[in-house]
Amino acid sequence: MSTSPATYHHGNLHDALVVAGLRALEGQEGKAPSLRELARVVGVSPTAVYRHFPDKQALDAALAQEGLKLLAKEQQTAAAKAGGGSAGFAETGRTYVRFALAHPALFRLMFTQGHPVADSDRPDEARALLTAYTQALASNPERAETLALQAWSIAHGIAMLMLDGRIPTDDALIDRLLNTENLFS
Amino acid sequence: MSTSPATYHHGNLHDALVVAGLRALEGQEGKAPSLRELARVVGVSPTAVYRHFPDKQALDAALAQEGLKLLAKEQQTAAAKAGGGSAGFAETGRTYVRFALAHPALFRLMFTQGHPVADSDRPDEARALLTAYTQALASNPERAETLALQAWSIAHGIAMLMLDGRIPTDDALIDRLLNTENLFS
DNA sequence: CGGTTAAAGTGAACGGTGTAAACATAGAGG
DNA sequence: CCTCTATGTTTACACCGTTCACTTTAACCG
Repeated sequence: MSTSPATYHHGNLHDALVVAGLRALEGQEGKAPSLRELARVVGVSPTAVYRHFPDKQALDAALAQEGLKLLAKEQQTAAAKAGGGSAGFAETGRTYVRFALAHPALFRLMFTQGHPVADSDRPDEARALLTAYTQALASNPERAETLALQAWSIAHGIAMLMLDGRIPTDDALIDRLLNTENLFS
Repeated sequence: MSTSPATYHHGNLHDALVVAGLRALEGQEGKAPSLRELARVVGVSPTAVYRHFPDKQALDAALAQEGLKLLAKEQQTAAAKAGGGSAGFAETGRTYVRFALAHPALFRLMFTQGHPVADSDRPDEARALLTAYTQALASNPERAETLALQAWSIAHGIAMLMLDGRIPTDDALIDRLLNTENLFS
């Protein structure tokens, strides 16, 4: 986010709303912020929002996109710190789940909201990172795609089940579940 | 569900609401039915609902529980038809994902709503089936638990990503992703 | 059989939501 | 300086979940 406070009150409401939205999503668990609440926080009337977003859903989409950027960044630094390669790839998955647990409401929003992603426009950075790693690690392109989707599914499943309280949010458990070498004993 | 229409209008509103709720969840995509809408369908005032459920959330919980029962039943018959064993276990996973795609709103509700499951009261039938299969297939109990959670995570991840439009809802893709033998080429 | 009582349903109301329509205001450009 | 357009505001509507006070109904029991 540019976070340019420049002229603020009269100025860039758009960014102010996104910032307020991200802040609110970090707040009390689970509850997604309402359009009116965000307008209140920013100090503006509810309908003013519609000058910058056609929908509540559009605002949510902006927040989700911001979340994806944030996730990709965390994954990249974590993978780099692990030295790349298969160790880096593994770190990517751990970071994915940890991100979900650290920002539950934002993570939910990133996937709950309408499915405009994976469309003609370029894929988000997180997904690009995923395909890059799998293509480097797999023997052939088709295996790479399968591996990518499988890895994504496992991480996403763990994240969701933990967020929904179906699985204890144990940090060691994350590692144990992500370690898929010889899945069958 | 007992579905006893017995005295109906004056009679068991409780079950009538659950039935209406399940029907509504099968209706137009994604949208969860509102309490008022369900009351309208059943032909009763909105506040009458509160004689049978303390909360909207309690109604949702009842619907979710019904959904879990339904899923468990489908999994059991599918596994039995496959002859049990590891083939039956695999069928369990496929059925899980297919169920999610066939009843998206219900499936979402089953997990979105508060996390009262996995508590002191006996686990739901679907989960019992999962642990039964994994304990029979794994070499030792700890491996069994890990296997159970991993299998669950993969299936759940696939289901969620497909529901959210992140992954094409291809039937062949489900099988490809669930086939985790030699995950790493 | 009849009367009491508790369960079950009603209506109005409150605060919340997203959104539309008509109106106001400021600030930039000619 | 005046105008026009971008950006706000006010009011209003239809929905939502929930509360409260009230009425009806049916069941139980003397």
